[in-house]
Amino acid sequence: MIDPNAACEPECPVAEAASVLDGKWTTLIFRELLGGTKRYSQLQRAIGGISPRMLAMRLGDLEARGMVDKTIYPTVPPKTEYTLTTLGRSVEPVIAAMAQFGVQLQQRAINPAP
Amino acid sequence: MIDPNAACEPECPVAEAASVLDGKWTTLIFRELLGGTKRYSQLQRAIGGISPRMLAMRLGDLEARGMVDKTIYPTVPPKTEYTLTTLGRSVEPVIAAMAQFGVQLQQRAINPAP
DNA sequence: CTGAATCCGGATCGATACTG
DNA sequence: CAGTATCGATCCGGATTCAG
Repeated sequence: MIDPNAACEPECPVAEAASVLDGKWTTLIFRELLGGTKRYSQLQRAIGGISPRMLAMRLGDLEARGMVDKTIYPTVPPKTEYTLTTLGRSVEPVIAAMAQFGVQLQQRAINPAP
Repeated sequence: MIDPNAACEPECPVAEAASVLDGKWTTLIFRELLGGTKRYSQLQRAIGGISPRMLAMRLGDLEARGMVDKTIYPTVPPKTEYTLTTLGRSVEPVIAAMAQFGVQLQQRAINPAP
């Protein structure tokens, strides 16, 4: 995890952002949630290979940071929905930029440097 | 607005990008290098609290991934310069988006949710 | 279905000391 | 100046199990 107070005056927004995006699965969770409200099991299926533990942990983090709203329906069987808050949706440019950058990486991988 | 799902076939570029940006100090190193060529000690000073070990490790990674060019001047005292490659400079939109997002985080921290 | 609890291995990180 | 070597701490994350 990045210390947001690392030598950047007054406090580096890049480090701040990185601390929110940090964690192995966080960006992928954002990627899914940017597509709209999702249920727990939907997220688990959409993100290949994440364990229930990590999914719950990341979602808990994001909720605590005010990035995600959690709605519980006390039905049987239980149902929980996760939605990005306004603040959470403001990561969209970041994910979009990452997607574009990722595409460049893949193109370069196919057609190596001159 | 992006369509995250459409962007994720066959291999997710977002995950690809995340793997490059991964690591505690990576984004901060990019942040510095986007400002132009830097020497080892300049980076160490600009990024508060990074140990020589971690700095060397991350720079090695980035060089191996083709994001950074390393130039050694066999002078006395020794001098080494690190510069982003063309591919490396293509992360700029990502860092820029992160900076903007970080600013929103800070504003929200000062002026809490409605 | 939606998680919380437990255990555990390996990756990651920091501090320090040392070299060319 | 620009790193490498070594050690130890921690923390992340995976597998599994179980509960509401």
